[in-house]
Amino acid sequence: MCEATPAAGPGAPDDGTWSIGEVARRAGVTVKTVRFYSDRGLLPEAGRSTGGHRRYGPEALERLRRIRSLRTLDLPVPQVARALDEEAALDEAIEGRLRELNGQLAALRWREAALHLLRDGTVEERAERLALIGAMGTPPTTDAMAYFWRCALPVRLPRRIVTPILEAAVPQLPADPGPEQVLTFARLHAVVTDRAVCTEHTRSVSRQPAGTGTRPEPLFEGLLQAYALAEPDLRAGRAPRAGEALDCFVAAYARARGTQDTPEFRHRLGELLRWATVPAMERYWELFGELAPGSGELEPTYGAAQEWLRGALDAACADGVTG
Amino acid sequence: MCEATPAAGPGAPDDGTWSIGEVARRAGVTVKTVRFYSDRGLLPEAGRSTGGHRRYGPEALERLRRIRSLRTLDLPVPQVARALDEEAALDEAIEGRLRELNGQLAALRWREAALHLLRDGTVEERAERLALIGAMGTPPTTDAMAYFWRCALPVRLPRRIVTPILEAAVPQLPADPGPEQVLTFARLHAVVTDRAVCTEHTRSVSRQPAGTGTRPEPLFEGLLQAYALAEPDLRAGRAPRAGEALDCFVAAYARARGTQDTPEFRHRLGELLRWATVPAMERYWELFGELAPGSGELEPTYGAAQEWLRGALDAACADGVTG
DNA sequence: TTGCTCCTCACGTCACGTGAGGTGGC
DNA sequence: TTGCTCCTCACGTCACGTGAGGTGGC
Repeated sequence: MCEATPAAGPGAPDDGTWSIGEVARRAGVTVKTVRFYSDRGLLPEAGRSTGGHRRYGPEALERLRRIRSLRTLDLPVPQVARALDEEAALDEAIEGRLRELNGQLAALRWREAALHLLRDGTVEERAERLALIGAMGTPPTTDAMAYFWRCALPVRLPRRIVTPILEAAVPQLPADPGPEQVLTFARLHAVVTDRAVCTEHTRSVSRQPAGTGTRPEPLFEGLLQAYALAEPDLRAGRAPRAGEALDCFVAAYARARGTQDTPEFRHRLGELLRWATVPAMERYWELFGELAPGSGELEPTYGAAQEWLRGALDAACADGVTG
Repeated sequence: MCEATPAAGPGAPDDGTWSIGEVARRAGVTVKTVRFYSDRGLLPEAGRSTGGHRRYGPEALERLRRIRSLRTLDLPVPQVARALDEEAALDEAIEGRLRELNGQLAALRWREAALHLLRDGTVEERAERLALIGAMGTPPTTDAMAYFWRCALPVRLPRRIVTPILEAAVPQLPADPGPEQVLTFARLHAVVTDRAVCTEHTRSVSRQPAGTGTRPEPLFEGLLQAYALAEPDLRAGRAPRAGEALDCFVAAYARARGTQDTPEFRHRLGELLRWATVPAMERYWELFGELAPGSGELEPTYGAAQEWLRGALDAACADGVTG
């Protein structure tokens, strides 16, 4: 192989070394690049000629090729330097780069979808969408939604209860969103970062009929149970109606208030819940549903469950049924 | 909206303007960033205070938000500057960014697959794969393959013939390759950039039985026809056999040589083709097949067609069939 | 007076590329 | 001698961030 050992030819005065231009040519890089690696210590010179010209041996060519290979993978130069000599450093660098790439890919996909959204809108839509997207960022996170719910929930609620609530109430971040999903997510983000909505929502969730001074734990525990019990009815698309779910729902509020489930209490509770309704939250759950991976309506949300149970309570009160 | 108009509050001496810190806070950016946009002329100051402090009006906040929105899409600052005032510039910028993104996404996907390939190999495999990937680049192009074929084909062949050959002989670049596809493509790249292979291949294709001095056009035209005629047999998996395709194949060579299709000629042609075989090209077509989007073997390649026809010629000669 | 904000340079980031101005070797 | 390669600074890229050293306004 004329490639592997420097012999005759340009820049090779037969001492087994190459000039910088020669190695550069063989590796397919510029002289400047070789100089750069040499100065950084990645590529040792075999020596200098009398005129101060760098000379490189055949190992240097191999090493230069390895450097370039690692650089095609976009490892930063200092990491390349370490990976050249330590196998373990290469392992680490590869793992690290893979993790980085995941984030970068997600970011580019979000940006692409966002750009499509802008391109395919009218001039007015475009302005509005640009504002929504800008406020959200690309790629976004679900932090704003998590914050929104954490704020709304009472402070002293234990993890055991907070975690499932956040899991169910904070949407999944679409990994490869379409333009419509970007728009939906951006709108959700806007709802959740609206000061007024946040205040109202917090009032509605935390200060709800439970009243002040009560321990919030039993209430939310009971609500989660009631939502779970209502799920089959929701999935089946059945109209709100009395039953175990409603009983559990009312019992949770009653227990939190330190009282009993009576027709009188149900009536008052119905009133309170009507007052506690936050219009923006209807929008929240609607958008949340649109983001869901399936056909959207299949997975019942907490929002839907709460609405269904409120409806069931109203229906039960109207019928005079005490349960 | 306390957001929209500067009134009382920190940094607002009631003249309808905000301090740099105030706009920065409201837009969620650092003071340095605001200063940067101001210095670049993207964000006009409403004026300066006696002490030289910048003051900004409410339009500036809106503009700053627009700048940030456009920057989340990763438009470079000069493009943002233009897009702020001209709707057409925004259009252009969006289109341009989308085109760029496509390339970036492809690059990242190739890199990701390449990294997986490296991670999941043994230490020796890793070294070899790194060299292959590095030589190819991520993302690669099909340029090397196209060059390989262009070199091999006679110079004066018209486009009408070169184009279909390149289309069929140069593989498609996988847009979202898996690790195995990266490896296959890298190997193909290595075959095609090997000097020795390239020389042999060129000799085999161009200097083939046609001899020197003949016009290459009829030969290649005839070969393309023969390949097309052989396609049904190849698809059906039938063994090489005499027929219209073989006749066309032989006729192409005969015409190029200015002679006739005789048993004698067929015999000599068989010999010549045996000699003209390039082992590395078997590898080429094998790898090519692995890259194909379908199940790999469905779309017959030129390589397979040439082999099939050579087989048919041999079989015909052995049988003493003249066609 | 203290603390906070604001000012203007000027330099760093990352992996080289691009000159400038000069020299070595055929 | 010409033409090519090589040398060493030094600066540019991109969108800011980070000090340094000093000042304005409550």
